[in-house]
Amino acid sequence: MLKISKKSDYALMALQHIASVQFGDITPGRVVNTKEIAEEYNIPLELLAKVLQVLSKNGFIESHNGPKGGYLLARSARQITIAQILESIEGPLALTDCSHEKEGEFCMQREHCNIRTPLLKIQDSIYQLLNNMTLGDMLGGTPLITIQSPSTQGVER
Amino acid sequence: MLKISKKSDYALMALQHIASVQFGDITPGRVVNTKEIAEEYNIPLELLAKVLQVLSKNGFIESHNGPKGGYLLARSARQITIAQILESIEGPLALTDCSHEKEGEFCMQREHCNIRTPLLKIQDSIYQLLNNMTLGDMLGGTPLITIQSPSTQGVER
DNA sequence: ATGATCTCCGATCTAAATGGTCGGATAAAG
DNA sequence: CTTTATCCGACCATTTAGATCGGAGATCAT
Repeated sequence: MLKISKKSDYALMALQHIASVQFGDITPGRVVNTKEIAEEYNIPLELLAKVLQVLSKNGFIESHNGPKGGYLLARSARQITIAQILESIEGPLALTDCSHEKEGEFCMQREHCNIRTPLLKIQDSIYQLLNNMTLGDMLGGTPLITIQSPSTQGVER
Repeated sequence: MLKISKKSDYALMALQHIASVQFGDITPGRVVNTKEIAEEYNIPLELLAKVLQVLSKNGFIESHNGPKGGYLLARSARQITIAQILESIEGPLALTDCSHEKEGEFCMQREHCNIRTPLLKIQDSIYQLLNNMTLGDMLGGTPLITIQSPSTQGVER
């Protein structure tokens, strides 16, 4: 349950890879192309390409066309949160259909629904979790995930 | 993204309803049957029936056959966590396929996978979240969800 | 300029999961 | 022994995820 899609998996791997190449010691600033990532992680090329297009359209990476082309991180790895990445691929976080109900949609259970409020709270907490971890945190054997709270600093790993 | 299934929705509603009837002021200890719940919340009867069967098989509720039959909470609402309910309907919490990899399964990305560890951490945190909220918490306008962590006590939202 | 190598974009296919349905077996109350 | 309920398993339809294909438009090296 609560599985994220393969596309999201691929997006995370690709971004992590691009970031690590770009800010790594070996070839800093190097452009990374789709094929390289696909081969490294055994991801179907075309599917990965589509994922990267979305990421580029959403401003996470910038694309450079032509030979020697490829992708480059568009902003700092510390400014990209897991929540942002996942939402850009899979749409807004929503445990239940009614959490972002648009006009015209209708929830048959709504009138007597007894679980909406608590579920929204949980959803909120999950969002915080995902939005407090950045791509930067995923690089290296770095610090890592914490629960956001004024009173909790650096609960590591 | 991260949506829970309708079945889970129904399970939560049903359990909340059963619990609130059973421990409510009006008719404490009353048995609740499937049709009552289905009508109250506009849930397809047969589908709800199947969900309740699973919940009963998993020890959340006990079934009483025959006319005047129905369901009854099998243990205290405070001892039933949201995580338990969801897992009993949708299977174990797993952000990614590789989190509970069995023998014979194989992850093509595994050898160079760079996101497994951080994702497992997130998954863990989500699990804590879901496992710290009980059915009892969902009744009434009660206290509510906290983040479990040795160093974090009562971060309320 | 021309071909090679890329990104870009849209249409399409397949398989699996999900939501929902049906029919009948079994058990208990009246 | 009929009614009312749970139980159980098979089944179908729709949606979504995952993957594929074909080609158009940049860009760079030669």
